[in-house]
Amino acid sequence: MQYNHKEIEQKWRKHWEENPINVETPDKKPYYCLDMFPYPSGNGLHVGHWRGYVLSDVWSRYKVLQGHYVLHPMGWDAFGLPAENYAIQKKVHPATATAENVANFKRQLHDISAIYDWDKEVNTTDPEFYKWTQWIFLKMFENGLAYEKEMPINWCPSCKTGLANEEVKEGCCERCGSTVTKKNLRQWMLKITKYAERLLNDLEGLEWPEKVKKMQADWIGKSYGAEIDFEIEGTDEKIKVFTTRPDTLYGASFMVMAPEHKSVLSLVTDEQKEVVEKYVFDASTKSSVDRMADKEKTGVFLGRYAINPLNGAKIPVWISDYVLADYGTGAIMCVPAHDDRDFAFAKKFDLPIIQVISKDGKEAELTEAYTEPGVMINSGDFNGMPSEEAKKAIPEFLETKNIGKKTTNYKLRDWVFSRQRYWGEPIPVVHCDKCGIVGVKEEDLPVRLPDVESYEPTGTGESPLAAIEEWVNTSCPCCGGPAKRETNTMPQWAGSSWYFLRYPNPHNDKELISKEDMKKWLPVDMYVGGIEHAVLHLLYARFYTKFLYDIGVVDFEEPFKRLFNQGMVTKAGAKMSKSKGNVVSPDELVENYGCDSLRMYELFIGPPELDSEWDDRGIEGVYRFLNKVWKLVDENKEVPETRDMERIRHQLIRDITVRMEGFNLNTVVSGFMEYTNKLLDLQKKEGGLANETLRSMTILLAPFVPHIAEELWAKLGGEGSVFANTWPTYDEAKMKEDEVEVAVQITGKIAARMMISPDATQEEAIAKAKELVAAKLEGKTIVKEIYVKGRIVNLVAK
RNA sequence: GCGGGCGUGGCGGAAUUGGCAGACGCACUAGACUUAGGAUCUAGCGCCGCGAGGUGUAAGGGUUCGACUCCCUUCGCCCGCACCA
Repeated sequence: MQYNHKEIEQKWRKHWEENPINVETPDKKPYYCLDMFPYPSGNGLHVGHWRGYVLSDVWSRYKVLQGHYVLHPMGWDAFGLPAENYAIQKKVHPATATAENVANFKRQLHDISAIYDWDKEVNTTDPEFYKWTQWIFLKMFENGLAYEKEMPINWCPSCKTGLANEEVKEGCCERCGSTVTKKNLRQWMLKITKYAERLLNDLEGLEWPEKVKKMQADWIGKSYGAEIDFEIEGTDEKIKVFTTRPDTLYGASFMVMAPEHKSVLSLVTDEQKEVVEKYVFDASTKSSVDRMADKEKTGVFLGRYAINPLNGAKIPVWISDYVLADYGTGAIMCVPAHDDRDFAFAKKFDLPIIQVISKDGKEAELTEAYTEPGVMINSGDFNGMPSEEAKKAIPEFLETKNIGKKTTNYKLRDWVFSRQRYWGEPIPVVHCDKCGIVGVKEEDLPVRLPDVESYEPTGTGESPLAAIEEWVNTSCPCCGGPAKRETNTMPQWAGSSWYFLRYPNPHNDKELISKEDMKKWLPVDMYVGGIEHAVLHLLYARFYTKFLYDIGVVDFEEPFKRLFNQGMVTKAGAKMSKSKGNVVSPDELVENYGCDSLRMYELFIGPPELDSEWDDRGIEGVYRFLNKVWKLVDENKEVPETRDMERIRHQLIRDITVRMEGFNLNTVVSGFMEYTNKLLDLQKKEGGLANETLRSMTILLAPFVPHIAEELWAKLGGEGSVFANTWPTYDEAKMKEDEVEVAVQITGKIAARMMISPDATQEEAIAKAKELVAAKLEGKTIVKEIYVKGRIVNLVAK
């Protein structure tokens, strides 16, 4: 009889609805397996989305079989630009469009047959959810972590909103790809930099892909160095510079300040005033892309000289846009002999190059900057010292003179947190003329997003909310006088920075999460999602968690113990997208081959962490395999378990378990295929298979292909659900072969093969091998004999 | 430019971590069953060669009894960062 996937899948889906397989009992340990929740776009799911969801569901079901009570929830990251843009275009409320998309996504997710607990669904646009998103903001505000600032920020002219640094990729908007410009705006910022050190240090203990940890570490970008004060000749001012190379201080032959440095206009001399002001103005209008694109260094002399605090040397002060205003002190000492950029600048403007570090202690003509460590030269008392030592010695000396100190710097910047768009959480503060910025009272949360006539972004840096007077005008929570609401909204990352804390008790209206649920479920045991959030969502979520730890809401500092990044599914070498027209829909595949086949094929397609090319024809092979398994059980005549069956059973359990633990899910599937072929042969040979053998395999298959596994389990006379079992265990002793094939090599070349006992001694194996290849050894002397147990004999002969 | 990863048949990919390269699957070829086959079954399938055999994991070198695996050089592809002093 053929395997009827439609009938079986329908039957068991219905059965599970009435008899859930993941139920709580006092003896079960909780396990939290989480998917990165999707943005419910109007395009629906494709086979690429399936991959991650199948992966996490297989893992969840595996944990159920290992005796866990599993939390495997799903929800919606539903604020964001696409819904808003759609709303503008179609003149429907974003909430309406979002609700439709959610319904559609939910229907499509249903086809995966994952063990989602829909009672725990969350939606970031639900006021009962974003009440807590706002609550966290208020707490940050109270703790001085949320602050307002007017500054030039990244501005996407197409999305018409400000962006965080993390949202700018290669000078372009992460979402739409437009070139990002700068705009001076009043912004809400989150002081993520306060957590830089902890965010960096705590990476160490995480079971995350090294790549992601490294990306975060690089993003945080800690560097060690020194701050050094330079007096400016003829003024009372001192300019502080930051350097990671204090060992090169004697080689500083000029100084460069960022055009935006606050002292530029006060220091500039009258003669240079005009040209400097022009340069500063030009720099302010340059986009970050233009700034990067300019390979050639530019700059102008300020007319002033700084004094090298170590040797009193007079060095010219310049300004140039290759120095960044918001890193370090916004000014640098330049050592062209030992820095590529300074070298290029010195060459361009014909500034002196003084070598102070040398490989061999001798001075030489430099054609490029020497950036390696070496021996100090031209450096007064420090001459002859290894430069790595001087890196410590010079700052220590400066500290004793009170003209400098050791310090560290981070590339991480504070998080630009406000967006000038409609479809996001309102920032819960009001502006009062008397009291200043005042947080909304906790009991008045949530601050609901009002209905507006027009969702169009204004483009002026004001949110569309600013136009709704009756919403904007309110009273001050502090003095009761007239006040205006903040009209900026939060970025899309706000909700996703903490949503995983809400799943255990989404309807709790007393607190963000109860202590009991928090202790029971969190932190997340396994988090599955794409790598695109390596420095966005994953960094923000870690920051939020640390903050919530500091204010006592949670008792752990890291939200996700283990992270798995699934690879993309590509078609024609490209990521699936509607615009490229290479989207493969799961609907037809489910119809023709069934959910089980598609689930298994999603895993079989390649190593889960790598990108894989989709080939529609491949699913056929998995479908054939399931038919084989079906026949194996359906047509079986039960016989007592033989030694061969027992051995295969234990080998199968071992191989599947080991590969499972290693997350090598593609080889789990090929393993099933391999053993099924072996069992079919054995079945033919023995006239049938033992129930025990088939039952074990059925349990192992269950996380992957749950429907057919249930049906087979029933066929095999199993009681209840296949998921009521525990994951089978294996016994090394029982999988031992009586004989193994060993290759016999003569000096590394295969000469023969022999069957021997796996317990044979080296002497026995070599003796037998020699006998076997005696003819080929004639006239040669054996100089070395190697036996690798159960694998190979190598006779090295001359 | 800096940092990280990768390179194995026509294709997706295996290889117990230094021990028989190409498991498993797709595609393909031949055959069987069939009115029929886009079903199923059997066999074959890296390359050269009728064959014995030779050769082969991007290219070249090295270590080793033995290298897809370790080391060095080169080439190619992918990802991240973007003047962070």
